[in-house]
Amino acid sequence: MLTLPFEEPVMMPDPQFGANLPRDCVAENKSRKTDTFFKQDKSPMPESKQTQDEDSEKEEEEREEVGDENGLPRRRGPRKKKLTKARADRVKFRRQEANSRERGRMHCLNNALDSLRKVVPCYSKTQKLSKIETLRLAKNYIWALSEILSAGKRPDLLAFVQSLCKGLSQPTTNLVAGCLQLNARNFPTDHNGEASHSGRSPYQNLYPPYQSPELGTPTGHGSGTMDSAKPFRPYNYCSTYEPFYESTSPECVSPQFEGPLSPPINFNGIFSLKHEETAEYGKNYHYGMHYCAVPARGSLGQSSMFRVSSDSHFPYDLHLRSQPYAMQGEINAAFHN
DNA sequence: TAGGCCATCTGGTCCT
DNA sequence: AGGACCAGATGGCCTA
Repeated sequence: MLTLPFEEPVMMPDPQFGANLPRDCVAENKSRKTDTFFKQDKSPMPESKQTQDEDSEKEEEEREEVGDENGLPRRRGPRKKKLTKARADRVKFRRQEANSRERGRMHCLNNALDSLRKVVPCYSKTQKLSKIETLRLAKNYIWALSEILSAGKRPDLLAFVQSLCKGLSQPTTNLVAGCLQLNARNFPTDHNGEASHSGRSPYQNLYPPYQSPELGTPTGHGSGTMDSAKPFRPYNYCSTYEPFYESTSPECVSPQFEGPLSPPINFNGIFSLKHEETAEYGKNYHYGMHYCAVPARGSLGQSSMFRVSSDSHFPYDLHLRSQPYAMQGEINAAFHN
């Protein structure tokens, strides 16, 4: 990643302002009451000089209130406060504080973005998605999951991956493909970049990098996809899809679970919107989609932390049963709007 | 070297 | 008045 952690003091041009701002800074920013200007340890000027300038400033303001020494009324209109030394220093100080707050605010934003990176289907500690691509992928992910919910059946993997990569740049598409361990070279596409299913199951194809309309049509199969793909955390595949993915890079390690960030989602036709508050949960859960063999529900129970209804053909977790499915339409509508 | 991405600074606007 | 939020400007770093 291009950026260093916020705690890195080297990145802070003026370490006296917010250099120690913690990453979990939302509450901190709220509670971090800035000291008054002249109570700062590192006040920009000696105290005696400060009081002197304060006094002169007050005198100046009083003069403006009452009038000048000749008894003339004070000028009308908005008072133009002279930029005395004290005022200039205060303006400068407040600007520095505003800068510090702005840094903290942006760091909070970046932290939230990092959290988002960890739950979208492409995560690597070594190479992060850019901000814009993270947001796009997250949007696609939500959209794709909503589609699955509304469809109420096991999704088409091809359509899912294509939905994920919708609008993403070619490099990011390649990264997602690398994350999925897809071999795009073997993926037949037609002239529109759509995968050809002729005579084959969609799951027997590998997925072409999606090309957004603005990005145009990809040039050739798998151009720079797997070859250039950086190691990413792989999804967890099970037997059904395993033949279609290449071996996993040893660097593709799922990140440590760092706390309840978002609803865990297991995209194998079985997923939960509810955290399993078990001790194993925090230890074992890895983010990402988990493509698994669908038929063997018993085996799913072994490899997956997610529960599955044994008496239901609805492929999703029981938690969803209480959810009003009508909401999905609203979600989708809102998404479209 | 150009372009992409990023962090930071800065001034403006809005709200409390 | 002061803080939050926003967008533009700027410069640094990295990669193709």
